[in-house]
Amino acid sequence: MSPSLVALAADLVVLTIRRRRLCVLLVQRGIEPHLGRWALPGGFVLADEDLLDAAYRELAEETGVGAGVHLEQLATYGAPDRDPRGRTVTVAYLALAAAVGDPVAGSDASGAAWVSVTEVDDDTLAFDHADILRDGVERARAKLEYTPLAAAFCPAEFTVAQLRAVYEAVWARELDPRNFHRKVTGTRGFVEPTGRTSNVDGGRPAQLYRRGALPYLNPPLTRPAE
Amino acid sequence: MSPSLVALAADLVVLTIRRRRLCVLLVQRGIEPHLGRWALPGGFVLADEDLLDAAYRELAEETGVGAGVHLEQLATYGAPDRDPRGRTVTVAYLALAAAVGDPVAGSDASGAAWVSVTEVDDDTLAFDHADILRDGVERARAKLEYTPLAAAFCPAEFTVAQLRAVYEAVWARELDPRNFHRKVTGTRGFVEPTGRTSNVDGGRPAQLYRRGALPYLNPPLTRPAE
DNA sequence: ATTGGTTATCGTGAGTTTGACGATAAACCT
DNA sequence: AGGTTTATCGTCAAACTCACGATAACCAAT
Repeated sequence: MSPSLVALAADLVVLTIRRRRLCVLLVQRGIEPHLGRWALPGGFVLADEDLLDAAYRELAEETGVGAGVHLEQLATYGAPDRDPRGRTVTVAYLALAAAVGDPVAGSDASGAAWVSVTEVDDDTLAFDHADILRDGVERARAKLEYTPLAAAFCPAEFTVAQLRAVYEAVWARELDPRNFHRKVTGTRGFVEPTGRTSNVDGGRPAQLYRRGALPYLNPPLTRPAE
Repeated sequence: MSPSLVALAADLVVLTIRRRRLCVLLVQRGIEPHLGRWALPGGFVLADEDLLDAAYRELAEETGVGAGVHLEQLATYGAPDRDPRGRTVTVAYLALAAAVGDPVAGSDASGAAWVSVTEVDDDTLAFDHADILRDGVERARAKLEYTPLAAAFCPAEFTVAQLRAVYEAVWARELDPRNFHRKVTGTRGFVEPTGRTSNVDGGRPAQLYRRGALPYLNPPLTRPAE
């Protein structure tokens, strides 16, 4: 059985919180196919490059962001006809980033923008990127339940309210501030107090925390029903 | 940026329960590289073949099993030097199967065997298959917590005790039969009673159930601590 | 038929966690 | 000083877990 060769790409679902909404980074394609349409950022994996390295490289090229971003493999998409140029398989990565400034246009993209995931028009996305985006958002939603990963959307130090805002944006649900506070501060290793306080939001100053070392929330923080 | 081409393979982590142990299907390689060493079953994706189809095809070739097996994408492994023949990327799939007879040797394999996952010697596996196996087992362990997927290890109809045996094998922990029974039968949609009974195990006959339609266990069935 | 072994299933009570929500604390603005 | 806003602490009932007692329904050997 002789192996058939395929072109290998790495695409990114880069999520962040902007104006209390979960947003994804989209780029406008500057080359064919799908020229001019919106797509997930990404590109081909280099000949001797590891997959994760390729994802980091694309992330840096597209956002200028590097350290502090959570990056994990999402899934691989390889339908034979997903790219009209020929067989192309893409390994999708999920990136969770703290809020940053406006994105920069990369070499293959004529524009880039943060778009609220609820406002993305599936039909306008190139290739099968609507599927990939859906899977990425669902992964993020699920991971907030059983990992302390929400902190990846926050700066190094953050308040409980900021963390709650992340959950509310990602889940698109309101959470009770008191119960949320109890759960977060009561789960050892979820967050660590820094001793400092912050009062950006006008009310009583809040304790600042940094991310703790706990890898999994046990018991999890369950997403409330609709 | 011209895409570099890679050979694309689909490898399988096929898990089942045998003699109350979680076992993985391994094949002895019949061709170079790593001739004679144990490896996960798998092979190259055909030119016009979808990834999931390739995984199903390999599964059928290697086990003769088809319907009723749960198959899901696990992760993709593409370190540049993972295959001495050249750049090869493999999309790993996780299969959960009910107990079956002895495996059949496929075309590329001179032998095949079910091996208890606790007894696999990582160093003897070809390529990076020890990593893939570890990820597959961990995925299975995690999924039993928050999905009703344990039923995939059972025949179409099964008793609560059989289902518990699955959990005990996969988690390598003993569970309290009474609490387990209450949890399983008390979670609507986890299992559906068939009305029939079975008494293979010598004691009081047990109700037979089939898998329910519930996609996620909520609240989950948490894996007890060590 | 009775006894004992085995497995299935039902219950019970203490401790833990959740969900809804009242109350107080500490900043700000007028 | 009084009102607004946000943070944090408490309370209580309901839900769930955990450990374990008790009963039910089969088999096999007396």
